[in-house]
Amino acid sequence: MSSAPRRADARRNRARLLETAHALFAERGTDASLEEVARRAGVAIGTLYRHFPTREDLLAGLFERSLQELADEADALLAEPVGVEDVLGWLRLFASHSGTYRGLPRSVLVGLDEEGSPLHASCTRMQGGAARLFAAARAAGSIRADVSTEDVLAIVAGIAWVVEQVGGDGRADRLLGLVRDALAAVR
Amino acid sequence: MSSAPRRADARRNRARLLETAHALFAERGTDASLEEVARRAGVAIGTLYRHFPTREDLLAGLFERSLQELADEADALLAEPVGVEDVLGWLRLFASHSGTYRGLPRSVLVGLDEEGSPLHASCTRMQGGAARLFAAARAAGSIRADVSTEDVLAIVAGIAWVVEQVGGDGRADRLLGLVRDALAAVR
DNA sequence: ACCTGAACACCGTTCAAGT
DNA sequence: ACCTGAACACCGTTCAAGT
Repeated sequence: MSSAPRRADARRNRARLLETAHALFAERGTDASLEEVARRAGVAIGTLYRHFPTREDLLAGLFERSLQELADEADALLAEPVGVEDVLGWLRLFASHSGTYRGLPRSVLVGLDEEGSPLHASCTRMQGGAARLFAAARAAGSIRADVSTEDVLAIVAGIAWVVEQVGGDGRADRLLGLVRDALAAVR
Repeated sequence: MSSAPRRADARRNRARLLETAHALFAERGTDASLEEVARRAGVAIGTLYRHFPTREDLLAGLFERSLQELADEADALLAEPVGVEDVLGWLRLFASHSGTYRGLPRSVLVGLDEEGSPLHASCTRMQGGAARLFAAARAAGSIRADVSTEDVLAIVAGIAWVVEQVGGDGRADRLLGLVRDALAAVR
């Protein structure tokens, strides 16, 4: 899915843009100035737009690998019988990845939900991993059968957003703990 | 807390700015252009800044009443023995108010957490109501004793944000249902 | 005491001209 | 095939000048 330009200078520029964007987004969040990204990468603004027509495309380029890792990790957990704590561990990972940059939880949530998003393909692959993990956990009787993967990912993206906004020691763990208790609850 | 200017023209301008901002925020979210607010209100941009030094001050002016209503509603529920569904009903109300404008959940969350926020005083009053309601529910054995009001408000603000981002029929109710199950769960 | 609006600094996005 | 950078439209914020 990630477009690899043919010309060597184009490949170099693309790589430099990704590196620079990563550094700047990590520093100031995903709404950092694209002009500054281009400036720091040493290319003209038009070059940035040629490689990444929208900010979301740039984000997709940056976050693709991370989403693949999440899918792989979910599949790795399938080996053993899947307990609630395995699910919680994976959700913690998901929240943590989603919090890589300030502003990213929003893009992940939208990427999961909207076909038009440049992140959609990668998010869908990641959701596939989650769905397999959840199915195994349900089969093992570890979590409720009446809660969708989609809703769980949505609420955990919400938690990632909360933590991004107000942080606070241990808050992520406490809020994720509520999700675990809801998943484990018998109704 | 809401400053009432002495001069009649100033009072009129303040009121017009609030009306106009409400309409525009409802239409485009809380990051709508302040220049357009001033333009539509028929005042110069400097007048807007005199009345509301920051966007957050404007939001505080708009949302004060709503937060007071939430506090009152929580106290009204204290009359009867407080069950889980009462708590859930109030949380639904909180989520709904927080979703008045796109972008508002963020300001509410930050207003709850940060003393510096112009929304902090109103949010704190509202949190007071929530705290009394929760205490009554705990005393009645309706909800767990080991979950803080603060954390519940935070996760529900997260849900309001999720719904603001991706909506979806019944999603708000399903996610709030997870919070209810977590609150009702025995550990 | 309050209002006006020009001025400054910055940004997103497009596109004609170049190599 | 790709890069450059000027051009356009828009915005947030401040502040000297007015009434």
